Amino acid sequence: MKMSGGVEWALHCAVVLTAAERPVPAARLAELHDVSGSYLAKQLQALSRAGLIHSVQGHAGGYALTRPASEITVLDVVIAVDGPAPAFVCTEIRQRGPMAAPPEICVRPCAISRAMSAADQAWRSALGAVTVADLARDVVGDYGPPVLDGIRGWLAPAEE
Amino acid sequence: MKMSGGVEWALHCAVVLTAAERPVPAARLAELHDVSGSYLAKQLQALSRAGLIHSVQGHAGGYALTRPASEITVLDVVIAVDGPAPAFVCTEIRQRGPMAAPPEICVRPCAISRAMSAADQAWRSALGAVTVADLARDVVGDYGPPVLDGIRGWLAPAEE
DNA sequence: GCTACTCGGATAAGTCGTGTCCGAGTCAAG
DNA sequence: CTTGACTCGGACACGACTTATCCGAGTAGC
Repeated sequence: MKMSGGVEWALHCAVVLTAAERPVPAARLAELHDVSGSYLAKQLQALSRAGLIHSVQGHAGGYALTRPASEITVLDVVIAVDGPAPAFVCTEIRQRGPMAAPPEICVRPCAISRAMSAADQAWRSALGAVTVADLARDVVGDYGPPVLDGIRGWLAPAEE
Repeated sequence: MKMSGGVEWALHCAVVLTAAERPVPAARLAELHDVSGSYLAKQLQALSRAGLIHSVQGHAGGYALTRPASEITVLDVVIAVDGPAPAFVCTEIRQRGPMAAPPEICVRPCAISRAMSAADQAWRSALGAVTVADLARDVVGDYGPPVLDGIRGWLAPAEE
């Protein structure tokens, strides 16, 4: 029961991209967070495939959000990076062994699967209720507006 | 983001143990579900360590629930088998890189960590609201009372 | 006292996440 | 228009964890 560590990186990158109006290269994002650039690229590719960010190639290329941050939920990022499959997968072991239940009765998922699915839905609902814009607003509330401005300034120039 | 597959086995075993008044050996539970006995033993050991079931050694030994099924939640089983750690672990990357936040500001978890923790709490709350007794009752409702009686009868004798 | 049966922890194989690399494509400048 | 350099994208090793298995310690009954 462990989530991919890349989710954290992807979420931080999404919040940072909120403050940048120009495309930001993956290498710059990696330097900002002091993480492996090669691996962060993998997560950004996943976000790109999911349509959350779009890539611009060439000299002044990089990544940028495709839609307003208020329309990107945390759940979207988690699904893009970690995959859409639920944590619990029912193996249907009720249909195995000497006391196997006949298939015609198993039209509904078993009680265990139902309980797990309900919990999974609650989890997804909680993540779907928070947008990247909410995260950015909370960051400003925690550290003050200068933080995002500083990041915006750090991203803009071509400094080392 | 994948849960240990042993959780499913452990939950089924917990429901089965609801119907048995005498200790049931791990090998018999494995045969009933047609799964690897050696590996199922591992999950049962985890449940034993967590205090959910107690083991009886010797000739007529096996496993039995320590308390009423109505006092054992699904969350208890999940934690026992899959571990108590939450799915998301914050690496505190906000304190790294050129724009690192000073430690004195980071008294509270970051916004991302808070959102993840809230979702995790919702998930745990949903799992904690369902007990093993509820699962057993749902099973009876799905397949009828004869099912548990059949399992009880299958567990009792020393048949091959 | 002995036998047989049970759990418990320590021990290998497989699978997935982690981390890295180089090539194809593209935009900007000269 | 040519050149150049910078960008992403997918393919390639490494490592950690889950999965699966085994044998020894302990215990109840005969």
